[in-house]
Amino acid sequence: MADELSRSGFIILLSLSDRPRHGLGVVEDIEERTLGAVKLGPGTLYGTLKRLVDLGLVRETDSPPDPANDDPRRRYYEVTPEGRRAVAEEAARMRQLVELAGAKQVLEA
Amino acid sequence: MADELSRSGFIILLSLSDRPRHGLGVVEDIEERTLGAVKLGPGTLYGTLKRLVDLGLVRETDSPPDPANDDPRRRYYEVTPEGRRAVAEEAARMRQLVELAGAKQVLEA
DNA sequence: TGCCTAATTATCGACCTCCGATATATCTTG
DNA sequence: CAAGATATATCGGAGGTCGATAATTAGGCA
Repeated sequence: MADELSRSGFIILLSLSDRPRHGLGVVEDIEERTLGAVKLGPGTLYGTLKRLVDLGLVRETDSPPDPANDDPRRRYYEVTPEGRRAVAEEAARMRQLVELAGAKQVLEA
Repeated sequence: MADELSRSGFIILLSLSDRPRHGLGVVEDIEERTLGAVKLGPGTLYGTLKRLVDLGLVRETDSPPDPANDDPRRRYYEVTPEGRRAVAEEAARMRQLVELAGAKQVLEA
């Protein structure tokens, strides 16, 4: 995952791109916004999150964004500048594949 | 890769979606049409191709589509109906992620 | 023809990724 | 306080990735 993001890495980075979230918050966000089409299990979630931190694409943030309705067990993460670059590149690559799928009439409807 | 396609599986299936191609033809097709942003090495190519055949998503076809300008060493592959279904599902899932990236303003430009 | 180069398919092995099962701790609610 | 929900975390087997390498054969050219 040096210059290409793994699928789960991309998904997590994507979820964190609009605001910091905690682990399970990422899973909920993705499941809601893809209507259940994309899911993440806990093993994938925490393992990938750790890898993203090690790679410098994500960092833990100490400021819980929602003081009311919080849970001290939660650990919040945010995207670093490097992470922004990586997710933008991957999204662009992915968009090309989706466009190619359109050109090859792969997408029904 | 039971119900989700691996990245390389998706790419190969996508490339074969408009017409049968041989191994290296797939690599060329993808590299040209994504402007070099997506690449496949030989290990990934033949390993994944074999897996796709085992899964019934791709089959070898005996009819070389281009009788002139052919090379008898080439082995041509085509997508099966199951393969079409799988690639359409994956493309739809991917499109949702790209749209989500758009909504989160991840795509520059 | 014989030789060289390029094209093509194929395999191997080390490393990376995925992800359900499971564990542990803590919060919330009755 | 007890029960159930929420949250983080780890482990290990299964599977995927991919460059290096090999083997084969086509095609061009002297």
